[in-house]
Amino acid sequence: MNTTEHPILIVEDDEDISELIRIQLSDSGYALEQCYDGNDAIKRIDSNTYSLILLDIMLPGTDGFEICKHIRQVDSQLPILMLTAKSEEIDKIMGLEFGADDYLTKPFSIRELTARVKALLRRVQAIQQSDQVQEELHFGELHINPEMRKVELEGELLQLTSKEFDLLLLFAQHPGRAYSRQELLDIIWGYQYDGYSHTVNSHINRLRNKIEKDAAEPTFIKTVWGVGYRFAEPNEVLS
Amino acid sequence: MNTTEHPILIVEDDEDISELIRIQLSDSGYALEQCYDGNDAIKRIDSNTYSLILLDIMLPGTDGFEICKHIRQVDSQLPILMLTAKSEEIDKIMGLEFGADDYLTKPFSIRELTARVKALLRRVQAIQQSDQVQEELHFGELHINPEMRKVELEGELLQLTSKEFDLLLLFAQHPGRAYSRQELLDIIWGYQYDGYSHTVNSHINRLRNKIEKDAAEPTFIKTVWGVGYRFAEPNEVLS
DNA sequence: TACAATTGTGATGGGTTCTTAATCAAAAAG
DNA sequence: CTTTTTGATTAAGAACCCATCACAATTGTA
Repeated sequence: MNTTEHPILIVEDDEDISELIRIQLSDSGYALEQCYDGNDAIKRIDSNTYSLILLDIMLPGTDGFEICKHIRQVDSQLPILMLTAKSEEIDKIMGLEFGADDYLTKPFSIRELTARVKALLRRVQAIQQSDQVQEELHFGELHINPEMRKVELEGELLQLTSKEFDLLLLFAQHPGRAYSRQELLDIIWGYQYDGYSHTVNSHINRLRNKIEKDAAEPTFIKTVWGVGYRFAEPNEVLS
Repeated sequence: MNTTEHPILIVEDDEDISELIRIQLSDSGYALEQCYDGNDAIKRIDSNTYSLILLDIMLPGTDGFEICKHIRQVDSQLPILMLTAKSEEIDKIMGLEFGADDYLTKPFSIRELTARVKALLRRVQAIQQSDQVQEELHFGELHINPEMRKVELEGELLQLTSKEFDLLLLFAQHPGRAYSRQELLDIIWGYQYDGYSHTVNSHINRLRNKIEKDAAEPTFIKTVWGVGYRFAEPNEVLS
């Protein structure tokens, strides 16, 4: 059953692969549209509304990277799932300079594809529901502006690094919810990131030194022993 | 709590390779099981629970493709990582008719193997987690919030340690079901945990002291003599 | 390239939690 | 009723976890 009424657009010049994807995804109840070259893709994207774009990189006409950039100029929300044959291209995609949301390396399994599509749609839907507008967040004297990526504490502008900001924003958008270090790594660093979970400690530590009056008695970012961290709930902060 | 600490099954007839994999993956902290022919593999898969199958294609008895198909008839979630010597076989695997999740061509680097295993396990876990809704649980005056990992009794916030919380959550999610101490160790502590089942007593004891009015006459966590413990069923609690 | 800023890793100390063992109490078995 | 088995309780040491700092590696930028 499909909860998003707009179709998924498959941009893939190999008709066999395109067909394979179409069959599988339509089995899962998604509406689909196919196109086979980059220029056609751009035309369609400009004149129609899609719920997700499945985008091959190697394409006749405009290539996947260009299409990706084009989409982001018009629509910052539309989820893009890139398909790529070469692992070298992954860095480019994930460097995010093109603004893709996720990627799959060919050959990929159909199960994986459907899982990613499902996950992406769900994620975007969740974002659209909860943070429809990226409103400024207020917790007592702490103000967070997601759009400008700025944080003020008692009127003072804080200099947060990008990881620090990402962490703070995630926490602040889900007050009270406990996150494990691994979850934080998956969410902020990306699930393919391979590093030590205690790296999170360092970032939390640095973040606390910037936003907490007394880092030993944190007001905003609480430690959940044996689990990870959570942001204080509004009533804990407002005082 | 780690719910995916079931062992990885290595299905590989070359004992040297199998051993190499076993050593490397056990270094990374995974529980492992080995088997050396296809028929044995199917028997094991049917009667045990695994977190992942490492599957060679060329096997005595039933070959890897058949095993793959067999698994997919029984379990559509269980991740399968195929090992193959010939690049021609890749098309078959990724032609997707068999439902493998990923593959490695021999010879492969051990680093790559562990990376793929880790990635697959994480991905599947993420999908399984996002599938389940984490609703707040209510039992009379006892409220359990899985997401925030918070427990309230008559409006009072309780300070539970992480093991205590995991135990309570497991019980509360399956009211009435009796768990042996060993089951609890397997589920909460993980399949590979090697400790005394006695340890569970201590935790239940401390947990009861926190959530029960009278620990000698527990309302929520009942003792099942000669077996273990169970959570009270709703009608026992609501009073 | 070199420099600065940011991020990741390693090491340490202190505190919390967990595990174990010992003992006592209660239930089942003989 | 006595013995045996199983569960509850307590306390202490072990193991683990977190905060912190220093430094290394990486990244961004001039």
